Amino acid sequence: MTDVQPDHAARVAELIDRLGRMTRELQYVDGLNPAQWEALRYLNRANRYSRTPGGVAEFLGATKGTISQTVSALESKGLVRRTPSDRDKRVCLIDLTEEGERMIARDPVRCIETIVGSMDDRTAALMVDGLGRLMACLQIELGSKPFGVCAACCRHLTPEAGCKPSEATPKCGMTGEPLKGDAPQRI
Amino acid sequence: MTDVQPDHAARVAELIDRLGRMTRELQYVDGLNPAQWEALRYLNRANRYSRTPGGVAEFLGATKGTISQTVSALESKGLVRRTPSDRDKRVCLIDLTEEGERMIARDPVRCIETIVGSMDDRTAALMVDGLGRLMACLQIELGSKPFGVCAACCRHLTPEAGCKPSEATPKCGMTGEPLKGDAPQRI
DNA sequence: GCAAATTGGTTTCGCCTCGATACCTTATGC
DNA sequence: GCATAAGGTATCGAGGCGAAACCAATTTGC
Repeated sequence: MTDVQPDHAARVAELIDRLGRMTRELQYVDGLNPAQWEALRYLNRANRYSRTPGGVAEFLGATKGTISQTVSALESKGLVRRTPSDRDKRVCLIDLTEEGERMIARDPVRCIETIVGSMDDRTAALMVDGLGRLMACLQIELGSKPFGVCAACCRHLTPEAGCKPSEATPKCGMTGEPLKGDAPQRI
Repeated sequence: MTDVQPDHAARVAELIDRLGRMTRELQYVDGLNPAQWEALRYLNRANRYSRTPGGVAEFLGATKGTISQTVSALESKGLVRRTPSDRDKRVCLIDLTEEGERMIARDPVRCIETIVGSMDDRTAALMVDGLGRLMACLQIELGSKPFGVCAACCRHLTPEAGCKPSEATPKCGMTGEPLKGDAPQRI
């Protein structure tokens, strides 16, 4: 145990765990499941060149086959529309329909936003900071499972958090923000 | 939109969402799935009177049938042992085996603990606070789906966060800490 | 005391999600 | 032009999970 703050650390871990479960639970609503909500959210925010099945698959860390099903489900619900690209006839662009826009406006995780919005500014800011660092480290941790560890990522984070350098990996920014502009933890 | 801090709120919501997914991903390890890890964690920490299938089901918000399967899976892996209670022959006590103890020592969400442990104290404390309030509100939100809203819970939280009072519900502390002593949001 | 109702657990069934694989179509390299 | 790669889709199978039926034991009401 190298915990500096065992109480806080343990409680944060537990809270993250349970928040994840509750957030997941929260998304079984309006006939969609969490994966479908996540895809819809991504499609709503990604730019035109990333709104493809492959883009969704990369962002969500799922296989193309799985995403194809998810997109089909969204399409059959009328929330999304596939249009073949004219630049590359293999790819298809995915757009939200008007109904999809209406649906995303009722995104259940938006209630997290409102709750956080009711907190004071400093707490929210520190939470963004803490959670962001946590996620960056977790990203490294997850990325290190299948292949090596990205040493470059570790530098501007907390190198002591079980992050042992090894050869470079091409996937370190895999789950990073897609074209958001503000992705400081991108390499 | 009643957001006071739209930027922070939106980022926290996104971070929670993605952290949940990553935490989930993190738990597909050592031949267990997230539900099994969660049950194992609960069984490791619950007191003797809560270490029953029903206790797990209540805590995890799953049905008894599902939990029975999960416990069977854990038992078949040798991580857990069912012993019939002598006080009430209907219930069975669930204990971790030595192998289960070894397994829980390698809990993948422990890496969250170490990451948080490497942060400074104040950030960690504020995260505990913010996440705790977030979860309490979410609990209410989730609880309000199937049955009414517990007005009592709302009082010492943020009542403006979409929490409309109604008749009392007996499940408000349903997902609360099981016999931990420090459960301020318990009613 | 004893039936009726309740409670704790298990089993069975079916739906759904998801990854793996095979396959088709289109781009690209040489 | 043909081989190879890349984007998507269809199909299959495993596994998780809830619903419902079921069993055993306990409690309640009379």
